[in-house]
Amino acid sequence: MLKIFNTYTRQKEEFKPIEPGHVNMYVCGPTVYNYIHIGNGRSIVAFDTVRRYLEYIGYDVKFVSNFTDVDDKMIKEAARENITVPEVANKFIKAFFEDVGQLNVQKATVNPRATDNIPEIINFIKVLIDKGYAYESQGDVFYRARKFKNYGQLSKMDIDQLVEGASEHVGEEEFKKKQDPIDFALWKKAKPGEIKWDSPWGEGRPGWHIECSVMSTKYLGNNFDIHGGGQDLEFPHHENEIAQSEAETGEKFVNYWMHNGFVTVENNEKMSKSLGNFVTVHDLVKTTDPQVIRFFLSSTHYRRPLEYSKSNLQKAADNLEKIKTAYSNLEFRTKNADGPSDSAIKSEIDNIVADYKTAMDDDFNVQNALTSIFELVSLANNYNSQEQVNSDDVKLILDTLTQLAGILGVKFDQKGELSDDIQTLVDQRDEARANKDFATSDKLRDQLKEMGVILEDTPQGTRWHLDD
RNA sequence: GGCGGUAUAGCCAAGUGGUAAGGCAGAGGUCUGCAAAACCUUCAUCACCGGUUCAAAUCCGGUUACCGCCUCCA
Repeated sequence: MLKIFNTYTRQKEEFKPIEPGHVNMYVCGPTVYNYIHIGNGRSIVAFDTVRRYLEYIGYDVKFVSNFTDVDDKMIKEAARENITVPEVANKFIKAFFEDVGQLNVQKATVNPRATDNIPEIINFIKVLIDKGYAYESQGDVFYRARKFKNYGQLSKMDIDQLVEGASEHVGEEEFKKKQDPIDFALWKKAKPGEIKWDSPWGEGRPGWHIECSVMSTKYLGNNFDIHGGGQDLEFPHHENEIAQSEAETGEKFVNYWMHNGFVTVENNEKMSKSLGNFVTVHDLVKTTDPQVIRFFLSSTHYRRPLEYSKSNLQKAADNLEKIKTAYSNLEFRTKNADGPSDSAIKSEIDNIVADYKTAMDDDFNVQNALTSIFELVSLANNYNSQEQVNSDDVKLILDTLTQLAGILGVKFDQKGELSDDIQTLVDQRDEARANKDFATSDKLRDQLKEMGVILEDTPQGTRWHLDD
């Protein structure tokens, strides 16, 4: 039984989908004015793992994640580069797909863009105005937060405390336009020269929060199962989404709210664009195996903070290496696996898989799931040390490992064939070794190592793998 | 100031009442022509103080430290 920690109730709750066998989920995507950094990557990876696990246990998942492709930062970036806002968006959306592809993230069912949904957004705002939840003020439209009785429920914020806070930060001009400091913008009047769309309130563009309400309900219905995002979106973004959506539809918006923790740098400081202490995925993949980055981002429970550091990245690399080595070492036996089948293997694997599921069912406890994976690694290594192995057993172990680790985004690459030239060197070394000409064989091994091919001698023959 | 989170070995980290999972690193050993890989053994009393209990890392009260949100940010 899957349990999910619901931010709204601050409790782990049994997961019950609205429609049996189906899950509709929405995850807030990036504002595409820059490359994503590994903090963004973490959120994307965390929810990719959630999705993969849901699919693994049999759900058909509809996964929607948006691109915010118009806002102040987009406009600023366009001006800085002297290109248009859509050009900025296209550039970084392209980069986004490249980056998350490297991280082995599955494509969303739909990736809607705010600017492709302007008519829907305008209609949505109209309804809010009609219902008295929003008002126009000098070309802007604001949401009347205090009118929504549950405002603050998700983040457990007290509305009157917010007033104090808000009054200190909201700019003088905006403050004057608002009826209440906690009100937030649904539509922003265009300043001269800015990107704009026609609307009943004049030329302008949508506010940030409204797009997610519009696009999530458009693709997933008024009430859907899971909504995810970083903890920094809890307030005000998700709070505002609830207020907008529930006021518009009159229905409960989201059943389970999930929020991932931050990636931190030294001193547990949050990695963020505004602090400037970030590392982009785009840059990191130049020096670090993308699979290591994925594994690093996957291997801590999604709600916990994750410290980005060289040594933690290296640890992820070591752990991943151990899993992959076990896989490829056992795969090496496939060629000669005509021993008798061992019935104990199946039941041991069943136990490991059951433990793995228990772990993941507990709010996606990947640490315990990893423990199960390492048990499977141990099983693989121990089995591998037997003189004879059975092809069905080997296949079962490899397939199970592929499946369980795959949920965390681990891929086991197919090993190709060595080129003829290199294979000849390997054969020559084998011959030298057979003749106990160790001087020659070691020389050849060193030579191959320089070429990036590592040899290992086993009772079943010479095993090779490529140096990273 | 308000709200929320975290504190377990050198590091990452599981564990919500019965006497500390797992991984990395370290130490010792087995195997190996050597090496690699693997395997075996070994390595903590859980931030601090007080309380409840036969029994607490786990419950209650207090203290300290760090972090986040309240303003754009996954």
